[in-house]
Amino acid sequence: MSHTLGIRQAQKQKTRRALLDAALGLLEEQSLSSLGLREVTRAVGVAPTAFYRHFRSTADLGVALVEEALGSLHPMIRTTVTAADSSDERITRAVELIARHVHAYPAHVRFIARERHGGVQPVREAIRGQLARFAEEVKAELAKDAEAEGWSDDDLLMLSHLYVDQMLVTASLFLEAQEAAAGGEVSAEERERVTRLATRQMRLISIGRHHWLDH
Amino acid sequence: MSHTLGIRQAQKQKTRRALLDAALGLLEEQSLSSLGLREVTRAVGVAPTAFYRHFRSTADLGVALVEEALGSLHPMIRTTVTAADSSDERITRAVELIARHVHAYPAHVRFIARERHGGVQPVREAIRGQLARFAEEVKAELAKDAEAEGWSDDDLLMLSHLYVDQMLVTASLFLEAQEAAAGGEVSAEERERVTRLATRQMRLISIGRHHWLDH
DNA sequence: TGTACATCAGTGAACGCGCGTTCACTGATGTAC
DNA sequence: TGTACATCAGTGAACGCGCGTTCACTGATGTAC
Repeated sequence: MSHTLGIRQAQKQKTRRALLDAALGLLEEQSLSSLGLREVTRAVGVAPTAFYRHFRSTADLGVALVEEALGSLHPMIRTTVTAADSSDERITRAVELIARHVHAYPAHVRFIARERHGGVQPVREAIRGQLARFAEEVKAELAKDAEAEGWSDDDLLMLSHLYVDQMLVTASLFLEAQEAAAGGEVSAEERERVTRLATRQMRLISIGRHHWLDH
Repeated sequence: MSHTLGIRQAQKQKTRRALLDAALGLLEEQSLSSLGLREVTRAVGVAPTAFYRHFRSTADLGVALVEEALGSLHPMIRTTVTAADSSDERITRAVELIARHVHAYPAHVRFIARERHGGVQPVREAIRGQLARFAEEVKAELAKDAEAEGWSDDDLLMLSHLYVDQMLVTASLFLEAQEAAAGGEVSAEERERVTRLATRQMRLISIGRHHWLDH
């Protein structure tokens, strides 16, 4: 049974949500380091000073966005890597999952890609932390696989990072394809092209994994 | 015999260089989308209006920086991939080359990593264009290799993009290691750790490449 | 070589504007009795 | 249930400041003769 918030708390949460959503929208066309507090409050329709009731600064808001964008992704990552079926099916499913995620949350994906190496240190660090967690989780899943026999912890983590980075590259590709199709729907051919490219890259990495211990 | 510029042209080039260098310095701690024209001219010591004699806007300056940071890299990329010796030696040398490049031009590398997905569209596109050129060049080099026999053009380009993306990931890793060692020298262990990680990732990809046609 | 005019990189004042932050406030919600 | 007081999310005026851009300018450099 979930705790019901009082009216005051509920309203505060609503404003906070509106600030986060407005910021995410504004960040589609600029970086966090140029996002203004007044811009955000104007978009929401509250006084500039109301911002301080929720965040110390736009950097602080950025860190909250990182948690939102990546924090909820852990279960998905976990189940994607796990999957007991064949390697090729697993890859196909993973790529489709990424495509669907980018389609459902383009602003989140863009935000992470943009701020991963962006100009705001606390946000960069929050992203780095979350990605490191992803890599650890992927590693834990890989370790369960029979194929992991004979692999050192170090090598498993190396492979996990490769997979995580590749997921981000793939997400960026899908995002670019979506953006290029400005206004209209993403062309089916373009989407298919990216899917095929990403799938083959993942497959090549998996083949490298299969033969890793041979040399 | 190179054409000698007049005094006026030479002075103009000098100011332009100073603007580019000052901007690159300022961009170590912020994104291009928040870089101010007055900030740059202040750092150089010229009037704000002098900026317009060289660039239309900071975005325009950013595009010039992209050309500087990536334009001169083509010969290096080409020779790195070419190399006739064993695959392992080639990888070792490539990783070392990246490490040296990041050490020599950290600001350039940071700029590219930051603005590749940054908030300034023309700059993003300039970077994308240069990286696409890199991928085409890598593909051309790979095609010369005996191992490329039986590979489709499409698959070669897929692999090239994988290599180019991996180079950027590696460069970012070295940059982070350098930044973490704020002030002092990069610890030899940390540098070695990144080198080993990047080398093994490249090796795994190369192993995947060796066995690509088997499946 | 010398002169008269053209070019143009850099200047400095001025503009209107939006920024982040402060402060005392208001009035609805929450709490104690 | 009703009352009296406390809390606190959001307000609105005010501040000093730096921004990008315009404009007419200056004076060294370049060019034509």
